[in-house]
Amino acid sequence: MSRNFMRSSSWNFLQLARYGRTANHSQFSSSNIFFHLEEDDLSGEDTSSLADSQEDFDSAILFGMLRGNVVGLRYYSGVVNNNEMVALQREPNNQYDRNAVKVNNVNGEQVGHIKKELAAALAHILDQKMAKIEGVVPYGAQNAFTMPVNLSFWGRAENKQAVLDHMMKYGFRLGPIPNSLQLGHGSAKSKSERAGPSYRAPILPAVQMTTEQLKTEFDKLFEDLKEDDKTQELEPAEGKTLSVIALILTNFYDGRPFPTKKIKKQELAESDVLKSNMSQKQFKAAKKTELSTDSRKESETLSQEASSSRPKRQKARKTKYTYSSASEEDEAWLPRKVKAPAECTLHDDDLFANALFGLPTAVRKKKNKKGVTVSQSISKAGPEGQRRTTLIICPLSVLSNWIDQFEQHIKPEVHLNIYIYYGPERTKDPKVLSDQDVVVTTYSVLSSDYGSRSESPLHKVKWLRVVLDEGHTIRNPNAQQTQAVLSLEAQRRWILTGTPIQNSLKDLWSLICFLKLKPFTDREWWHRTIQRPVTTGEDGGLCRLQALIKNITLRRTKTSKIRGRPVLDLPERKVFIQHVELSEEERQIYESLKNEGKAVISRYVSEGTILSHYADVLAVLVRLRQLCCHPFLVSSALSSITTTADSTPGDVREKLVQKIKLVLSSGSDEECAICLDSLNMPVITYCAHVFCKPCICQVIQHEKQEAKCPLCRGSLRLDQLVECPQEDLDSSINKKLEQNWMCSTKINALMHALVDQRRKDATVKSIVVSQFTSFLSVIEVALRESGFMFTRLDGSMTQKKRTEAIQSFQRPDAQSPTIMLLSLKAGGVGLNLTAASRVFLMDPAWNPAAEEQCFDRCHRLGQTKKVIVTKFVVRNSVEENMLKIQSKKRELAAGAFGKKKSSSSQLKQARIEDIRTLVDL
DNA sequence: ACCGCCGGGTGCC
DNA sequence: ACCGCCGGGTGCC
Repeated sequence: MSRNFMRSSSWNFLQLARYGRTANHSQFSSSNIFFHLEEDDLSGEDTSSLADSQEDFDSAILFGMLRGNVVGLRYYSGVVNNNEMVALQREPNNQYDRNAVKVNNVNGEQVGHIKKELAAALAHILDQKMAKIEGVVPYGAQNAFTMPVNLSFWGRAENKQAVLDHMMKYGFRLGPIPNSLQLGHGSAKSKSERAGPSYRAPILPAVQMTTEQLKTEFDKLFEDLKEDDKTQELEPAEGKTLSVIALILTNFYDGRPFPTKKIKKQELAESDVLKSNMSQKQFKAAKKTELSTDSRKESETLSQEASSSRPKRQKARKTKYTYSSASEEDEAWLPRKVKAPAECTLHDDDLFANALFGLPTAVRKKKNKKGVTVSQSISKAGPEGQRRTTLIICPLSVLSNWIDQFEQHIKPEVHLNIYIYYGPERTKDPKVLSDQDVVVTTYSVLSSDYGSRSESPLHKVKWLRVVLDEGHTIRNPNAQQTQAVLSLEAQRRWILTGTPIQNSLKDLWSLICFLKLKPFTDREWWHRTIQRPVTTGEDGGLCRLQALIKNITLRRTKTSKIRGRPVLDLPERKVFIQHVELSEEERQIYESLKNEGKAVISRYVSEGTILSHYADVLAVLVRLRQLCCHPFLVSSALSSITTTADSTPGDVREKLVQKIKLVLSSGSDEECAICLDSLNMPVITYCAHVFCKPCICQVIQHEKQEAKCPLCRGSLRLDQLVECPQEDLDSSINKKLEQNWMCSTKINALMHALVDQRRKDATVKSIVVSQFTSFLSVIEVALRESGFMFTRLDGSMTQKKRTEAIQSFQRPDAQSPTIMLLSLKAGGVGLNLTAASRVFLMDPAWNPAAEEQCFDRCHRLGQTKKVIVTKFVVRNSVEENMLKIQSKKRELAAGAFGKKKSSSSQLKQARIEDIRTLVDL
């Protein structure tokens, strides 16, 4: 194999990485061909003015090498890894030393300076372009103050002597790099007279690839995945449908590397923890900025390392990999491989998937057509003593669905032993579990078992499969629940979820970590190949992501088919938007409130303080939205929007209480800006921002006296946090209702539809959804007046009451209520309300996905009727504007997970734009 | 920086 | 003592 020491044409692609690579045409076995390549940092911008022509590189020879030092590391944030290249840049205008030579990392961020004595010698050479100098940090990349750097001098042969002489004058002798500095045991000397850094020779003959070649390699990796996709028997979801029933992320290969090409970590990333190179001040400033940006998310790690002693600076790690071709063995594990011989046509997992998620017909069909019974495949998963049991973990709310699913649909088809691992009576004997075909449990049971792992049978069984239902519940990598899940021993891992990505790609990464999908479980690899390209909108990034997703998911949408047959034959679902006009009286109140709010908001906008008055803005919006529903909803306690500066502490506190109530009752599904998850024990700060209590307390503890609000940098104090009092938010409503009930445009529209429906077909059941539970209370009155039987489900109800409500609604008998009042938030995943075939969405939600999810409570497996959804929207109101924002969000979601994840400032701007849209500014 | 270097304090054992 | 030695302050260019 000839060596090709092509050098990268770009000066800035300095990072050295070592790759072994597949050469499937080769007569060599897959593992013994390695390519040495210079890796292009995928996000690196070529900002260097030193970019050279190819010609320069071709004629360049190595003059010699020199060990120098990079100093002043503590003053700069640029990080570098061992064996990574650095760039030298003259800094003639440095006020301390006109000979200064800056050292930059692969991203062009300054790492430090060349120590001044050496810089004095180098300055002339660089200025006169007598030689090109490349640096590689051989070790000590983590050092806090100085680090070594191996410099190699390159240039035209005729300049060699002048350079050597010049360096000699300053007391530096160029030479070959000492043996001790070499990595590996390559033939450095033989190569040293040709172009290309020679001191990084890998174990085997190396070919250096250009950055272009590398990129091609990356793309190939993913293209191959795409090809696998063609063998998929499930048609990939066409278009961007929101009607995903189950997105199944699967791991078919036992935690082995992704099989197309085996990718093996060659060097483990060292710990991410490092010493501070920043002053405390800098660090605090940086941390504050981080809080609301993506970088914060990135700093979280699954392993929780360093979470207690938070590193002062996150070091971007570059990790080296080798990968070799998929071996024959791996071929067998290719996902969705269905080209196997007839007698074992179907992958065990296919059968399992169909047994679990397909319709019984699909199972039966397979059985008939292929002559393979599901029971054989599932329960006789292997020889005696081998793993055979599948563990299903789900939220409590869907536990009963699983039981139903097995009892009604699967058991009649196949014989399966099923054990529900739940409740105080659950077995302690792992043998009992491992004798089952399927064990079903909940996240909470698992999590509580995890507390005493050594006792837990769940943690003793070696599972064949672990299936996570509603798998996005593990998206917080630090939650005990997640840890508990990750601690399970499993050969294959499945994740069922309708929403694999809720906040960011990070969510997906959590899932991929569970699947042990190498190499993407490595944070750095994931980040480099997927997250960064996608978030920066880099070409090809999305394609890779999509290729990856396609290849690890089985998508079953309402249109998915297995061999031409629909997986799920759901009845039609239609969504109508019914516009309504406010009555003159309502309109009057609305307009005056709107003008008042507009005035306040436009003042904030012009002052540029809108985001620090977010709660006020929200208050305006919520009140307008409430007015669209019913004037009673607008709490009289909130009559004044503006916060006056000279109010007494008690006043301020009262206002904050009002604000937090607003945020919580607004249904805006506010997220905590710290954990980026939905609010848990919400508290409001004095600057009126709402966070999870644990989150903000942590911030305060960490920052001590200097704690600042992550959103507006207002000062924070523990004793100034206001919690939401647990009093009944509806009490004022109830009073009003008792005193003098009145209708509203929307209630009128709803009641008209309901009465009309009852007249046509009294057996049809409806769900009435609102984000405002108080609105549900008002509707109750109207329902009673017209003699409707109804039940109610909202977040304030205990689990017991919820189950009661659901069960009574699902009952088919005549006494069963025909209407379910549902608060949007309570209508989360798993809730099964298939008794209803009509949905009335009383007010638009911020998040269209939340609406969709709600509709799917009745439009799901078990629904026999056509489902009609009616969304009420008040014309010329904040609601119409919300629809605009919704469609914007939908577009974003359709563009696959919102590329260009945008900076925090962009996000802020977007939020401001949203607000302006909403109030017609 | 668990260094080197600087410069002030100090001075038998 | 125009030294040595000690120990604190300090730290890129």
